[in-house]
Amino acid sequence: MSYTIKDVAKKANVSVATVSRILNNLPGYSEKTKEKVLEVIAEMGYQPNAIARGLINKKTKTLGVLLPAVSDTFASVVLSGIEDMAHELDYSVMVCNTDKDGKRTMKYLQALREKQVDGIVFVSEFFKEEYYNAIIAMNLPVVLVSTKSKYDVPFIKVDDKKAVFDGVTYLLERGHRSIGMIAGTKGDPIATLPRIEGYKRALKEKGHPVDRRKIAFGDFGFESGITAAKELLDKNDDLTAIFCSSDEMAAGALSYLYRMSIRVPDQISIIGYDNTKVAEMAIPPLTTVGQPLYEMGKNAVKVLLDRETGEQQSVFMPHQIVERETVKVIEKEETE
Amino acid sequence: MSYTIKDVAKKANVSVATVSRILNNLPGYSEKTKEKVLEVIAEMGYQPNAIARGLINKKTKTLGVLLPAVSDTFASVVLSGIEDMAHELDYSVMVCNTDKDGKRTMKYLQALREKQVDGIVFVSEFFKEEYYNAIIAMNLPVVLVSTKSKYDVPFIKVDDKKAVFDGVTYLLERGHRSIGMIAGTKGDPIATLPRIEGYKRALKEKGHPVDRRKIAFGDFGFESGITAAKELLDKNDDLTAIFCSSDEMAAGALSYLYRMSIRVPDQISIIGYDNTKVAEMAIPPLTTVGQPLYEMGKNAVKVLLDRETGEQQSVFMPHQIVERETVKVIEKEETE
DNA sequence: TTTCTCTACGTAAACGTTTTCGTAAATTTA
DNA sequence: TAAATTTACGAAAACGTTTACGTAGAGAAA
Repeated sequence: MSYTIKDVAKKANVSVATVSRILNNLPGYSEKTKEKVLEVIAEMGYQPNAIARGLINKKTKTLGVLLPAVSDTFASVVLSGIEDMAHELDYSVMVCNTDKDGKRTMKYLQALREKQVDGIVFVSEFFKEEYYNAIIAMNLPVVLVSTKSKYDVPFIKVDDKKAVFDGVTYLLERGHRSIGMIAGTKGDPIATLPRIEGYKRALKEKGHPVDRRKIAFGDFGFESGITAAKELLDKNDDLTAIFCSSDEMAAGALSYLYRMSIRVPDQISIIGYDNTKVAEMAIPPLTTVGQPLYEMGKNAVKVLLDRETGEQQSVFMPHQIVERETVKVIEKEETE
Repeated sequence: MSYTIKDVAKKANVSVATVSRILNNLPGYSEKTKEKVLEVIAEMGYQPNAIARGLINKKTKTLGVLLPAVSDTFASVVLSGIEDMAHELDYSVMVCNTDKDGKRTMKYLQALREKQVDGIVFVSEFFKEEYYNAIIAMNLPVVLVSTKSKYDVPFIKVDDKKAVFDGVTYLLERGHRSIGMIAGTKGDPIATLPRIEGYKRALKEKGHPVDRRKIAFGDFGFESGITAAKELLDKNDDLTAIFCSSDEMAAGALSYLYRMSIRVPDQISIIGYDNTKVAEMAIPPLTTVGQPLYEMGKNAVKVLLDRETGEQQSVFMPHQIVERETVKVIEKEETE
């Protein structure tokens, strides 16, 4: 098998304690023995066993990440940020595909606990009470990304309400008056309601009426964007723009419009949300209100790990409208 | 802190050995004590410490996955398959974003070794000698997904040569005669050369000449699809179809054609490779030769874990042309 | 020189399990 | 009933580290 610290100690004629001290560079040995030991280690190719270390240190240097689906564009870039920062800080990450399934999530939570992870980041899903209880029961730091909860759990997200407010204001400023919205899952208090709120607020602020027939609901996925776009177009014949709550749904809308031979942005403008790769690859390239997904992932592990010491707080990340080619300027309004 | 097996033992008036036996259901206790112990466990909410278990069992029930980028559509669905199967078999997975960086990959390999993972799956990247050496040095099972190597390491992949052969044959059978190809990274012996081989073979088989000006190289990414498409169109004015070595590059080509106001598939047909979500979301929906990415991931962990016992072999996965709307039938050829 | 303080280690316990070995009691067999 | 076997446990070692504690010797301070 592999060599252990004992083998190293023996070969270097020192005790395991000394080897351990050298490995962790604690004081307590001469320069000479250090060199000797290091030499032996290199020679044998010894590598410490992190499991044994974890047992005694009660730290595994690994994080658990729970997300609805790793193959989801949105989640996967968050994951990417998480992974990068974790790597930077010498942590490993275990991924868990919850499939939005409560049972499955609980199983993962249990597995993560048994494997003694040092922290958990929970991405983009609704954070159920059940999860919260499980996590505080295991007394682990958690941080939420792109979601939040009524419990006092730090989160990293953009201010959705403000973000869609800005998005539809952007449309209004360009002369759009009849603006539809494809929202997310109906009734979702985290991912849908605030966005609708932002949409309404923007309209009201400029003195435009809110018409509920101009709001359709999807599930953030491509297919739902298609059907929601259809629904919107069927119910309204004066729409000049549609705000979509995810880039994927925007892509769905684009797809539907293409099928209907409705030109974008000439006949209808589309604006997405997220700024994932799908926005970039869309035809035409999708104007969208971007979230700093990667940064959010990085940030999440930063606050997660800082929490081990002083409690760090939730952070609202900045959003930004990235202009591409799906919104038409009907009439440019003065903006200060 | 958390309860340990000792706490359980004490409270149940048995020894830790008995508790352990019950937990692992080994024989050696009466039904009565079993009930009692289980009751105590439930009551205390005891959960075994997998780290301690790992130390003694020399099994951690976790796998390492190395991939170029988790945010890559391709890799992320493979990962999704890996994760699902791992979960099914009660394994956890640690993800490692190699960024295609050799140094970084080696660091991950070391971390995985220290953390005593039970196996490694290596996705889609070129498997360097250095990696191979490190992995056999740590004497761990590996399996490659969507890549292979000159060493005797099991792999899961489709037969690229055959797959693109079928793809361009598909084009030929529909009357296309001047077919361009956007290949992957120039010179890549795994991901590019066999595909070019397949392309050439298909042309030759039907008696068509191979013209090197009809081959452009990219890097599998969207942007490179744009530039490669431009290159192809600039160099050839008779192209009726382009075979792309990845869906993303196909999306890039689509994007370029859109910009040039060249209609797809009316003026030029496009066929992609992979059948990721981007094919589905493309405008128009992309015809592509699909790889069973998710299944490949699942399969990978199956053979990885089977290897622990009898050596299981590499497997070639089936590919399949999924027809959508980017190839035009110029003239239907008889096909038996 | 004596005492004190470091330095440079080594010994052994501890972390939370699993598992080997041993054994008393229960059960079966003779 | 006696012997043999089986059942139902418990004690303790082991996994590979870290770390508290102890100590011999070197050097400093007195």
